[in-house]
Amino acid sequence: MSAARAPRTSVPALGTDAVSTRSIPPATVARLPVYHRVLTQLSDAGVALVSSEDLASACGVSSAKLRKDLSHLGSYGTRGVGYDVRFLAYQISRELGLTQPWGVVIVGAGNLGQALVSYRGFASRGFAVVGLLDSNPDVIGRELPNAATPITVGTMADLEPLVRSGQAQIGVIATPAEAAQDVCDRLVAAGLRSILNFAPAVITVPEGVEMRKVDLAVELQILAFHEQRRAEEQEVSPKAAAGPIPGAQTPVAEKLGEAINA
Amino acid sequence: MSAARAPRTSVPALGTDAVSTRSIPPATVARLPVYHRVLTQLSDAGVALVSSEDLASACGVSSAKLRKDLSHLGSYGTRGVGYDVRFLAYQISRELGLTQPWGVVIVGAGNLGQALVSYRGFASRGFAVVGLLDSNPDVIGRELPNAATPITVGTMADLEPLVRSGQAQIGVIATPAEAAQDVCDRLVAAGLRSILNFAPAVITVPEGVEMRKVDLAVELQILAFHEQRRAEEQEVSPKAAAGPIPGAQTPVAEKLGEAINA
DNA sequence: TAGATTGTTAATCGATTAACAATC
DNA sequence: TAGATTGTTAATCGATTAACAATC
Repeated sequence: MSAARAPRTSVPALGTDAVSTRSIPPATVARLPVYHRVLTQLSDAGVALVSSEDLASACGVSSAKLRKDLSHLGSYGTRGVGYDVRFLAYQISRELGLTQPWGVVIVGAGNLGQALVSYRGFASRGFAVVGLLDSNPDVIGRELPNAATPITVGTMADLEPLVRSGQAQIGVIATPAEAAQDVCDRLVAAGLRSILNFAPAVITVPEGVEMRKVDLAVELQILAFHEQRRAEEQEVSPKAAAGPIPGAQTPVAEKLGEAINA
Repeated sequence: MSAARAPRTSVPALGTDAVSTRSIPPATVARLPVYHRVLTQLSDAGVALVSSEDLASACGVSSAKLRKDLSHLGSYGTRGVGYDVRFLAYQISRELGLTQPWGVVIVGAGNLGQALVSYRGFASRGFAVVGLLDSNPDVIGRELPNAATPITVGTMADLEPLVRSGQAQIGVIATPAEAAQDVCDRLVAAGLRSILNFAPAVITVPEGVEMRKVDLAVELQILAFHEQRRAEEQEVSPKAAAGPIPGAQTPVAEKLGEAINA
């Protein structure tokens, strides 16, 4: 194993070896969390060493892509041997900034906001929900039982203290689309620079603010597109009876919500 | 306007013009739902005509990208004039398969599954939750009040009938990671070919199945990465006092306070 | 030494961007 | 006709892939 050293091409590489200066491609950054999760699972399962081939297949990517991705972090494997599972997991967690805890403020205590608070994946990866805010008097002050840590719905006035005190670094927008831009502006004004937006709205942020977006409606519409394509291909050439629904079309079975309205 | 024609390089391009044969780049498909949503809003606001420049800025993309994207659908604009808002919205909805309703089965009636059922963005875009299934006896049979359409939690045995009867075309996995692969296998076995996975797990699907993934933990970790980078840069050169809290800060103005729930 | 596997290189592919000819 | 704006082209950029030299 051995820690990283880096002969690279000439250039002695001044100073910081541990902190890293290189910029990592966005596509690679987006995959690191998956590598990290799988490595953690392997470690928990008692696996000490893994090859790029095995790790890649467990992560659902090609080994070439995995090695290329890891090469951006440094040289943490051993040729002819593979990767030390725990060592590599640590290096990735260090790169991702998971070695320190991060505080998350969620704005919007509706169904989604409440579900997020009780999401166990937060705490297990070093994220803590330090605030759940809303502007609706009906929910402000309500206690949420399901949460990992009991939490009370606060008001937007609680936002700034949370940021100023250093408790919150990441903001999550879980409001209806209409309120999203306004909420985002407040998050930024309060000092947050990393935002995750669940609202189905186009939101603009100032330079320097990193915004990620999760849009359920968009995901479903992409699936609808593929589903329609499948149907079309079926029409054109029903040759390869990829029989999705051999018999298909039966009266109904109204047990659960029939609907399909709009 | 006029429908698409395509001189391309030689090849006369046989048959189907209206249904479309061309394959649309994935990156474009992923943006079409946003274009569609914004066009719908413009239409509702009474806007009848829009230029690629204006539409693009409302969608948060460059006009070049927008025009390139739209060019994959056909030639639906008018040079020197712009795009007819409703006509373009219709063409996109047709391309995405939004002109017909789609049935969604959600597996996992935990916090997330319940939040999804009550998500209003479903119905408003032609998606109907036709089933909410779980294997936990404690929740099976429970009625969910928040839903657009009242719905009762069913069992996994309800899956196949929903698919066979043609009520469900899209499956959503909202279970813990441990159950995800098994649930996915069942969705596929039941005949579904379009799946949205919220479970933080690497899942493999057979050829021909389209799977989209939404991973909250991954999104947060990507943000953590950027947050850490910011902190590092701050250390190295605190020159440009990127003062996290410039001017901003107004009391509040809870005008659109109300809702923010769901 | 022989076998295994990494880290890197070079080729390919797809997406983005800028510019402009076509055309309303 | 003059001005505006699309649809397309060509250049650039970034990501993926395959192959292999380095090396354990």
